[in-house]
Amino acid sequence: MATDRQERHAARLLSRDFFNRDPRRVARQLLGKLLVRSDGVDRLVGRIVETEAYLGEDDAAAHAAAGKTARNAVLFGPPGHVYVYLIYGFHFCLNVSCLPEGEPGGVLFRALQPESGIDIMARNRGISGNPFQASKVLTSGPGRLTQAMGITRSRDNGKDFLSPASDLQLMEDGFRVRKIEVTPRIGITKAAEPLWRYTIAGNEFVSRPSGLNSKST
DNA sequence: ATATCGATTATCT
DNA sequence: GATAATCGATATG
Repeated sequence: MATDRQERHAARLLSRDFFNRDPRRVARQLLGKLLVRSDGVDRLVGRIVETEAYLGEDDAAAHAAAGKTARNAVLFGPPGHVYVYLIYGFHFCLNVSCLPEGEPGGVLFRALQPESGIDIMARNRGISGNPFQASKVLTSGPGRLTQAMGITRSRDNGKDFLSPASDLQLMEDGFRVRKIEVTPRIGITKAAEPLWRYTIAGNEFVSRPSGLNSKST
């Protein structure tokens, strides 16, 4: 029996309607779902444990706040598509578009729990040694998870997450989230107050515990 | 354990 | 020309 898998249901693609609604609702509902990268013969799978919602003109922290540009066009497009941007000159951040075409909105993926392909993720992250020992540093953070999954702007921006042919998909396998924690979003200066960050409570792979306690091992 | 800092570039003022 | 939805290394308690 596999040590790192529990058979639940066969994973299946999420629906378009899942993303055709308020990003805050999508961000919450995405917890526990799967991000799947099909990379030739390799299949990299991570379970979503941390997300943030970004709205349109009512959200000063959102890329879409000031209107449509070449960079943020995907956020204004149809729901369920890949929005990738480069931040601080170094790191890519992965988002999914929400709401119907014409209405901007998206969800930022902030952390995953590695499920399959951990050795490949470690290689992509340039980490040597036991990948399971290093697993907390593989995909815990928006820049880390894109590197682990091999996600870049040139490769992935604008793709459909929901196409059966896509090499980047969002799926569900029946996993149930017990408790969700809600906090302010991380790393922003404008609109820092709203509680639009969602995490699976107690999950080890969340990028930052949430406020009060951090813990030692 | 927390704090500070430097790296590097696309995008927008 | 300034800024940004970050990370990792270093310093210090």
